[in-house]
Amino acid sequence: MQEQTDPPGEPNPGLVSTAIQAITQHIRSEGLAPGDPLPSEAAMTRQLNVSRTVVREAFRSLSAMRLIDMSAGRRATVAKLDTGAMSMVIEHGITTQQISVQQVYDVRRTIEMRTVALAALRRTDQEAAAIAQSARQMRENFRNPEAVMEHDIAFHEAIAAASHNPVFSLIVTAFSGVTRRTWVIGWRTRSSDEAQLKMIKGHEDIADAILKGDPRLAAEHMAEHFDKSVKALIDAGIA
Amino acid sequence: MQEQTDPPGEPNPGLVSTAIQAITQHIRSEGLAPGDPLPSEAAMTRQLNVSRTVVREAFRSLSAMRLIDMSAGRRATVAKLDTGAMSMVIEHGITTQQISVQQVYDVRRTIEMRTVALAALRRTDQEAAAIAQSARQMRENFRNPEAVMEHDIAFHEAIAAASHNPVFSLIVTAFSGVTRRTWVIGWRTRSSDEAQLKMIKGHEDIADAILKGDPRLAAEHMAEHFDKSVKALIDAGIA
DNA sequence: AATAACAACCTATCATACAGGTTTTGAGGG
DNA sequence: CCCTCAAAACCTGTATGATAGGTTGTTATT
Repeated sequence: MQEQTDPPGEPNPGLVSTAIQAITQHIRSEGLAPGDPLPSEAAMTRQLNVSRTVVREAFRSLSAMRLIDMSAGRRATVAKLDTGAMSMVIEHGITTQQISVQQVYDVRRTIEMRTVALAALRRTDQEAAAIAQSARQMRENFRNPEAVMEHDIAFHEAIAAASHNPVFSLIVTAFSGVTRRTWVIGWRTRSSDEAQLKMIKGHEDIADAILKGDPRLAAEHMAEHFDKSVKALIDAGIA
Repeated sequence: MQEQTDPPGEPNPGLVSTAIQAITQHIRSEGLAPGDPLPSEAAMTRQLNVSRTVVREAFRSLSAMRLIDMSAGRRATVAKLDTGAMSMVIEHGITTQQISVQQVYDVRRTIEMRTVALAALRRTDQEAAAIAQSARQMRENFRNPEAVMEHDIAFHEAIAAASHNPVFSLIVTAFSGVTRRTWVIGWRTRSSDEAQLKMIKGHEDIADAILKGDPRLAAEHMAEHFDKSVKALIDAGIA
């Protein structure tokens, strides 16, 4: 097998890349939606005239990016929008010191100034309640930093969701991993109960502004929140 | 081989996922920088006590996300920050209709309002020149839409680069693919030469503001540019 | 008609083989 | 002693075949 060469346009992008393109192309041309099944590996093998090894590596790559879902016995399916790949890129940038935590916070500030304003304008009552509840749970679990952090993250993701723009959600969620790695540092610099409660109060102010539907006020509180967070990180010596 | 089971904590996330984690973990723990070599597939095979197939699929997955570089004969190396994976996620969202072009433009507007302001503050003279040159080339190739588009994209990426925050660059570049698919539509709605030249003038205004180091003016021109672009897309019926 | 065993299909993983690249090494010549 | 260059060692890319185990639809039994 494998005598019939592809049209000799490009020299060698590798068979796997070709297969990946073929699969994404298939999704596009068939107009597949999340949940729809893809061809089996065997079918793809025949169609592309390559070994199953190549097809498998292609599927696996798409699965790693969370563009498709795979599981044993079942055919692969088109995946719902997921932040998996983006998170890994950001994490990679951080661990290889190509980007700094502060740079990530700069971007977060830019984006969340917007999501919070949009949330104030577009939130449903249910979304406003979810946001407020995350803030409340931060206060309730006040003695458990781990829990405060998770509710903090959920708070920001809930705001992004209330912006009703999934691209914002995608980006904000992609940054959550970085937050998980640095959050405690910021928390520790707020050494007194008072300072910590003030930070939680900041979240409640944001939630209130969203509930009131006041985008300007919400953005103001968010800006303040980020300025303090960044300051905390800098004080702690995070580059 | 393969009798010695992993500590039976998790049931079965799949050997490949485990391998992927092992590799990223290796990068982290060894403090590898871009260009540094990773262990060979054979070495990884021994270390993880799995077949080469599994290790290969893990490497290939990371390569698809552009976290590592692979090429025949050479060992894989840690990759420089690249937008590959992010682009694919966005594209996937668009083709599966989970996000709309307009939503992407909303995010772009938010981000580029910021990058342009930062560029005005932080740009080097060389960066200002590169931005101005892209604008100039848009005008010079005015009769060739394809060329105008590429210079337009380069213009925005140059501004992101001049913000001196690679995360912004990453995101802006990730959106370029979407731009390539919709740009022409916007261009066509500017039916007269006059309207098209006005759009190019908008870019020159932005470049000037950056050169002058005026972040407020730069952001204003950028906002105007995006408002017109979005309007053009909506006029053309892009949801 | 409900259900349980089964067949067909599919993915997960392993082992092996061979065809090219790339790097290392070492022998021979200057 | 150093340079050169070709063989050797190592590495990735792809193909093939085999087995285990999960999923699903079908059929035979009750």
